[in-house]
Amino acid sequence: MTKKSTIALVAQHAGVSVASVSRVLNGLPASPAITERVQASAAALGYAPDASARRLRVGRTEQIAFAVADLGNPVYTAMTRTITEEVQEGGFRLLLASTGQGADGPLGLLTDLDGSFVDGLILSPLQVDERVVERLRGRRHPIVVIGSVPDDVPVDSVRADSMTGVRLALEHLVAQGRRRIAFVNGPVDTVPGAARLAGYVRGCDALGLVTHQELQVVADDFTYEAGLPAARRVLDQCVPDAILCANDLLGVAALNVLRERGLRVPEDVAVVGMDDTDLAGMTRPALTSVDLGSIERARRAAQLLLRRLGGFDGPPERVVVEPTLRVRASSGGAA
Amino acid sequence: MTKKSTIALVAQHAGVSVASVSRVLNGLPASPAITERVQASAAALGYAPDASARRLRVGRTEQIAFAVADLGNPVYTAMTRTITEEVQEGGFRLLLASTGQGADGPLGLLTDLDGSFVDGLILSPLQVDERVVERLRGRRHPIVVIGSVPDDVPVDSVRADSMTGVRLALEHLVAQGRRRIAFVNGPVDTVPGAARLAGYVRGCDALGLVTHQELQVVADDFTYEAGLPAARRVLDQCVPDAILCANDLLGVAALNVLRERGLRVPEDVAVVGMDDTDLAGMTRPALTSVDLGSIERARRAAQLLLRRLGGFDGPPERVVVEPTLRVRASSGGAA
DNA sequence: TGCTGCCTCGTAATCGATTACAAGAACGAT
DNA sequence: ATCGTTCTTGTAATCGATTACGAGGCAGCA
Repeated sequence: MTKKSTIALVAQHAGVSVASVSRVLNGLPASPAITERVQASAAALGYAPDASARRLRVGRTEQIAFAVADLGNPVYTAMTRTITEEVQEGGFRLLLASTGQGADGPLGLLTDLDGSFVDGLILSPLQVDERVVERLRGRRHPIVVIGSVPDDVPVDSVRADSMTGVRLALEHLVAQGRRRIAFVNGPVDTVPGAARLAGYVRGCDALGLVTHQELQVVADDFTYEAGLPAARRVLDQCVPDAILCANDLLGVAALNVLRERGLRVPEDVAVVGMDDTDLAGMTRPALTSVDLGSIERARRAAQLLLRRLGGFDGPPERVVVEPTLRVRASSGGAA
Repeated sequence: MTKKSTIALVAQHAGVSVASVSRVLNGLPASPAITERVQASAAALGYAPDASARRLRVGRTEQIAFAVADLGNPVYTAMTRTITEEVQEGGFRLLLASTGQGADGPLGLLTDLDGSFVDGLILSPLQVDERVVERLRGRRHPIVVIGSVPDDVPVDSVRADSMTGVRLALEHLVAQGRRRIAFVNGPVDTVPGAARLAGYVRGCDALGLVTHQELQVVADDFTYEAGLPAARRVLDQCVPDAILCANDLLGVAALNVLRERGLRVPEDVAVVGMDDTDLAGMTRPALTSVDLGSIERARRAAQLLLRRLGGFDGPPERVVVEPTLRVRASSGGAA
């Protein structure tokens, strides 16, 4: 391993002062003679400025963190990809922080954040409790939350309109003649779980649909594995003509359980997922899914953060991204 | 936003010297009286040590980077998840660097790396050219490569045994009575593409199978979208009784194209994927897949890096992870 | 020639934490 | 009481880069 070279070594090698080296390397005015000597020496020594020293002086790490609960969910993968591109364009590196389930993950992260290892944070928490909110208030760096935050917490946020999203799905299913629409949700003590449940209940009310308890089931997680027993449970309890699932992983699980029970999709039971991930296009029948604008949310979140880091100091933004329905074969509505 | 508090402020608040504050906070010996005062002051001021300053002094960032070509591929997602867990356990944060396709991605990253924004790097390159190798030689930090590197490059590496993996798949298919086995590969100018092609050719030779050009097709990418036209092309060219795919995304594409052509899986054509990602269990029929030990490779890579960071200074390790075949319905071999 | 003004370049302060070193306190042994 | 040992605590150097400030050189102008 080659050993590290510092600005002092370059200065010595070039026979100039450290200040001149720094100036040349940062494009500040310097005479052609010095410029050339410094550049030659820097190249010869393979010099690369020390990120920590630089940051200590100028106050910027040029790093942004993205905190996500479960990378296994393709919707977060897609978001991560978008955010990576967006922040790299802005000249920042992306740090991926895995918070895991529960509210303790973000909490530890927010504490660490005070150590200034990043300039800003994009937080997509599954759960938010009082302690998290408190830390968001006392933050020292710009934070953008993907999801809902109480109105009085002064951070930018970008959220999906799950309520409308669920409504779109229900209306579509009703238009296909479905009336007994079951709902496979994820944990309701999470932000998305709660929002989607509320959307289902209100949407059914508005459309005059029944919402018996037997039509509703809660999976232990927003995962495929948790979706299988959940889908089986709902079919044991009732005979729906459609199943709405709180995300695509649960949707795929429902598709497979229906097949295992000998029920045809969409003839006997229609299925609709949410998030419109890549997965939706891969299943057969392809899964109709509500696009909650995850890519768009990721992009907007990144942009909001970059704007704050650029010095913008206005009041907190509250962005709501509108959902759209992506109809595929699993709901029988496709051409 | 609360403003930053430094060790000096804490010292002033507690009425002690900065050295004492540092000592208390780092658990070095100090009298109970001082310990208590410092802890109280630190808590009162919400003090958190500055990561850059600390790193500048002690020489550690406590960050590790994982460089990956395409996060959209579930195999990398799974690896990322494993590595995240592993390095967090070791007290490091994970930085995700997206290199994109081609050899230029890793190149820029390896240059940046000299800036010491991380203590070490796990690199999973799709392509490796001479320039990359050269940089690996002149590196200033421990690097672990997931994939193959020339023998004389002094870095730890963990690679899959694609050759054997492909062989396992071929043997399994032959045991199922298949003889005309087509191969849908990804780009052959990538490390995995080349390895899998070599495995296919040698495996077919050894098993006495035909390897006409019409049986082989190369997708533009290791993606689902690229897999669809590739699978169509191979079916236009020949009538195989099995299709081996270089990864699960291509495998799922093949499954869907076969269905679109009215061919039954596995009765008419068997399909086998590689990587054994979560996806394989979600399709119907479920996709038989060669587990190239991605999780294991990720874990080993993280452990090797952590060991180097712990001061280990032995000769470069070369770990090869053995593949296993995960038989599911798509190859007709399941119970 | 002498003065002003600009331009270039070097010296040294600075960011915040860690830590080597030394000074002082406390205590025990003689 | 005196000396030495140990323990605690503070002062100051240090990591590497950026940058304020000042010194010196050079050109332009009277």
